Amino acid sequence: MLLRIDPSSAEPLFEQIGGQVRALVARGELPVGTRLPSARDLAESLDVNLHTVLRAYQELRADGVIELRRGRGAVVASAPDHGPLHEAISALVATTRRLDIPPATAVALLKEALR
Amino acid sequence: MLLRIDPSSAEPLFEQIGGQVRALVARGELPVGTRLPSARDLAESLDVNLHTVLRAYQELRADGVIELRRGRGAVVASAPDHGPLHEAISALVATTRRLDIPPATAVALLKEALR
DNA sequence: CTACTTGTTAGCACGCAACTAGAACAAGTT
DNA sequence: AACTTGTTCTAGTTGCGTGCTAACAAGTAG
Repeated sequence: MLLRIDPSSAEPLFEQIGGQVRALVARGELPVGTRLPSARDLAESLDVNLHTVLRAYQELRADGVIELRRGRGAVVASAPDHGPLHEAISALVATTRRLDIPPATAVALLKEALR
Repeated sequence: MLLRIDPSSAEPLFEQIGGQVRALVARGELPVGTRLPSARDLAESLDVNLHTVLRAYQELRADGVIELRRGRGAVVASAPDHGPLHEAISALVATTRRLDIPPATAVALLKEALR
């Protein structure tokens, strides 16, 4: 699985991992039923601690993105209809760029609107 | 100014402050030229340290949201055309709710799309 | 039944970022 | 001249993120 982690980023590692998996699933690149790497494998390949990956996985499970079972590993549980989702995201990004809005502002607006 | 801070949140205080100001400005609730509370006043009213507010202000200035001058304080420098922005945000939020997508997933998608 | 895989839980340690506190300074306003 | 307000500096505390080790539980594979 292609995950790129930036150890020097201000964003926590477990959040980077979780965020990228969320994006992959929402984009349809990881269909329902797909098996994710085991926490130990992913931890090793990312050169990160087991707990860090596990924390990301737990968060993903809490939101129903994946299912976790001992012996079996992590499996994609549900994927949204990414068609309209991708459109809405693209439209927002386009507006953000056209109006030259700082990314942090766009994210802040979305966070508040979702609250 | 109506800012509500949650000291127990995982999101840093300076980020909460900055994010809320960004949202207020982008929504047009703080027109260009509006004077923000002085860092000391805001710090006191939020029961937070001066430096914490200052850090939020610095970040806002770095993105051109506000201007800072000694003696005068913080002034809203630029506000985007919030019409189309609000529409794009609303559309995304509507899609998110309709498809029952976790807020964290929507935010993760936006972050990646803006990168 | 046995061996292996994998998530679950627990305890401990370390470093860094966030936050706080106090103080002095610089530039602008009144 | 007095006051306001951002800027800078130093220093301390705290909590979170991360790492390390280890044992355990539940499922899978042979």
